[in-house]
Amino acid sequence: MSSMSPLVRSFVAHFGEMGSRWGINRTVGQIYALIFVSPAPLNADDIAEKLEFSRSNVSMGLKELQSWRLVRLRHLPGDRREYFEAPGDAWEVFRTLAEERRRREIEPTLSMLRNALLETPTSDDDRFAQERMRGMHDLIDLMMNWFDDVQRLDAQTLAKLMKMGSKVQKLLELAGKVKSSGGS
Amino acid sequence: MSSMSPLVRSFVAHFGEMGSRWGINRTVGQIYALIFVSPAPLNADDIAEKLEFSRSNVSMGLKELQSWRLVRLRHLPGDRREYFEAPGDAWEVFRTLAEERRRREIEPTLSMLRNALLETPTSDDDRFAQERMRGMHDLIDLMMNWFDDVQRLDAQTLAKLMKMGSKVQKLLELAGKVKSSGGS
DNA sequence: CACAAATTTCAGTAATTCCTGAACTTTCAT
DNA sequence: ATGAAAGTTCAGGAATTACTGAAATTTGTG
Repeated sequence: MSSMSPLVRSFVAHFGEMGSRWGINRTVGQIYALIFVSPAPLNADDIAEKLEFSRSNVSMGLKELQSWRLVRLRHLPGDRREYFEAPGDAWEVFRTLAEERRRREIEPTLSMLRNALLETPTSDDDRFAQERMRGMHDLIDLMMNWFDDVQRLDAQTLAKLMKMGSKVQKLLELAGKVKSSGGS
Repeated sequence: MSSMSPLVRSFVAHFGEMGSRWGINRTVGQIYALIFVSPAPLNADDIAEKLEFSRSNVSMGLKELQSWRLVRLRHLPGDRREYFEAPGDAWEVFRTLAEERRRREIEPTLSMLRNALLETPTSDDDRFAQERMRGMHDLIDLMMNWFDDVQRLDAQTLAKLMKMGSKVQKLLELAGKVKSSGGS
């Protein structure tokens, strides 16, 4: 801990806090933050020392981060310890996180909703409940399909699209016009 | 609990589980789920009875849900108890959730990052760390601006856009051509 | 205003989650 | 093959978070 600069320390601390608001726990958040801002891969002892966690806690945290694919295992030549680094491209990190959350949270929810929608409701209350669930299911489904599509776009197009923001509306109107007047 | 149909019971249970993966706790998740699928507003006693939670736990849960704006207080004529209902439009729920998460998680993170970026780095390691933070800051910032813009679109345009999915790419190319060949 | 119903607060306990050290397993250099 | 270094597992204690019942407060009505 003493070997971290104030800059890194505050970043790490913030991710600790945030981690616990989110499913991930405080120490895992801190471990990730530390790896993320480190210029060179770190091994478990480096991390345990810098963050003053027990070696076993670090081991568990790294397992968790690997399961989220937020951290990557590397071997340095002439050193048999395991080193860890985090992908630095924020877009990639975001995508990974989105994929994992989808797998762990969205898919089970969709599947529960689909099952519920297959049931034949036996009361007005159940009929109502099913309609609410349908609304939720359809929105999630739409958003996931959209997300699949968007993920296929290259970063450049995506960035362009995002920078356009609400101007897409104009573009859509324009497209409508072009189409109806015979453009391909 | 016995007064919930199997359909509702499984929905409520699922939200309990999910709630705990996410920052929200199990009981709060269940309370929300129950209100969400109920055709009529519920009062705290209804909820306590159906979910078999203590009255005080329900009171706290409702406070939390109100702070997230996921649940709305209503008064029924001739009854002085407080009744709660949940907006049924899934889009609206999504937007509310996004706004609250932004306020609670994203903004503090952005502000921490901005502070960090104002510091003058005193070592190569800090310089590196700052670059990583800049990447993260810029992505979050871009996404938030985009989100602001998109929120301004009407639901119809938004739905159109999402259904188009990756076809926007084509549209963008097209727009590029139109522009460069003198279109408005 | 008084009182009863409704709601909230809160201190204490229950439950859960986190973290550690010690024991165990694996890996690899000799 | 052996042993030492690296990594993992896990039982139990520490810390945190959740939940309850009782007491206090607020609200609305006669």
